[in-house]
Amino acid sequence: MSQPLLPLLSTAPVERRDAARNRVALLEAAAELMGGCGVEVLTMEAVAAKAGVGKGTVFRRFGSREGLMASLLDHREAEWQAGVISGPAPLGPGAPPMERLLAFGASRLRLHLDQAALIEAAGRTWGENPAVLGFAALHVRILLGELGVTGNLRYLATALIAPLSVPILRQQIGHGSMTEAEVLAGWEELVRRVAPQDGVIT
Amino acid sequence: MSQPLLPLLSTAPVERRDAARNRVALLEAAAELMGGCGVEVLTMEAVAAKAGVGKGTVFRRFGSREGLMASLLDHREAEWQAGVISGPAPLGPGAPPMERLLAFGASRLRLHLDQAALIEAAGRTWGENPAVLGFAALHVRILLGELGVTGNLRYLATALIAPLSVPILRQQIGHGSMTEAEVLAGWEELVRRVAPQDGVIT
DNA sequence: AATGAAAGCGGACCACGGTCCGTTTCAGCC
DNA sequence: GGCTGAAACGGACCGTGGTCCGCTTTCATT
Repeated sequence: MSQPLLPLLSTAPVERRDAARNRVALLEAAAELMGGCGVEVLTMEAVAAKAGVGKGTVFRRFGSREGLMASLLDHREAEWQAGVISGPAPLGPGAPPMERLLAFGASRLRLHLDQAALIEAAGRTWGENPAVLGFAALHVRILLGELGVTGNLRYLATALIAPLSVPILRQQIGHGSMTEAEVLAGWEELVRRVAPQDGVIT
Repeated sequence: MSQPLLPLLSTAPVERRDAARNRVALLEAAAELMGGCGVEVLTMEAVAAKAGVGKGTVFRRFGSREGLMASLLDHREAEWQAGVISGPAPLGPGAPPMERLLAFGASRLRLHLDQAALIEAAGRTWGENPAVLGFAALHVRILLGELGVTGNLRYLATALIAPLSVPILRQQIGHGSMTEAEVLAGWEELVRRVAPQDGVIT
């Protein structure tokens, strides 16, 4: 009974106890190590030592340093996705599409700024994960559809998400000397042009 | 008297001969090493050896591996910027703003795809260089102005450039299975929504 | 030409990401 | 419980990015 009733599609060949124990130990060690400091303290050896395992184990679990960073991001991302799928409006369902879209942008902006260092450290492992960018793109695409926007929604969705990426945000807030509020206002302006509510442009 | 008559603003304290010789030798060595192969062959030690200098010299010149990559990109970027400033239309001056803007997108897209590996290897050193993103943003901003677009042009400009960034392009072309032409068409659609031309051009 | 000082050079050295393989631990089965 | 194969472990090992400091080169001045 410890297994799900429908393991037919289960691609995971059951994780061994020690492996599971070590995974959570490693994640906890990493989180604790990073408390207060930057990501640069997250040395693979340091994490391994803190968790009381060998260095090879860390690589076995997470594949690479980037993989470890991505795993650290997974928790928050999962929470965020849950908020989108079934959380309170306006981020979650129940609000009009445009409100949800704007809430999406604000929420995603916040998330990216909060986790900027980790996201950069995770590199492609995070950025190219379809479960991350793909989810956001799909969500925006659906909202655009609900708004009655016509055209290449797939492209427009990624185009709306692109300016929320960490490098762009740092460029705007760091070098461009914009405030977070100004960036958000700019994004909302962009959204209103892409998805005009008063009559639709072909 | 060997100094310029008005060195007041000169921030470059004159480069020594050997330094200049080594710089070009290193850049040539790097370019030659990369011929045909990927960026991963560009080891700092390999480049140094090929150029016949010590490893320390490479770091002195370029600061880091990312810095070396950025320097390798500089040539192409300078050519491209020259093309925008004074090259033939429609990328250069002379064409209507919308044509120039679309030419900008197509050209930038090409450039980014061509140099994708190098750009990624250069990391922040390239991506956060104001002379790169800043130039493109300023150009787009000016074109938007000429098109009569109102609003926060500074933000809209960066928002139009964001979806042309390498990570987004690879997401679309790699995972999203779009073609380069489809991406370009999508971008043009985005542009037309941000800069609607009331009853003009197709 | 001699000289002095500053800029440049080079390669030994260090830290960290990543690999490898002999050893240990787990879990399913008798 | 004892066996067995497979999965996981651990830490020695390697390559590469990056630093450091004593030595060399350049160049302006005399």
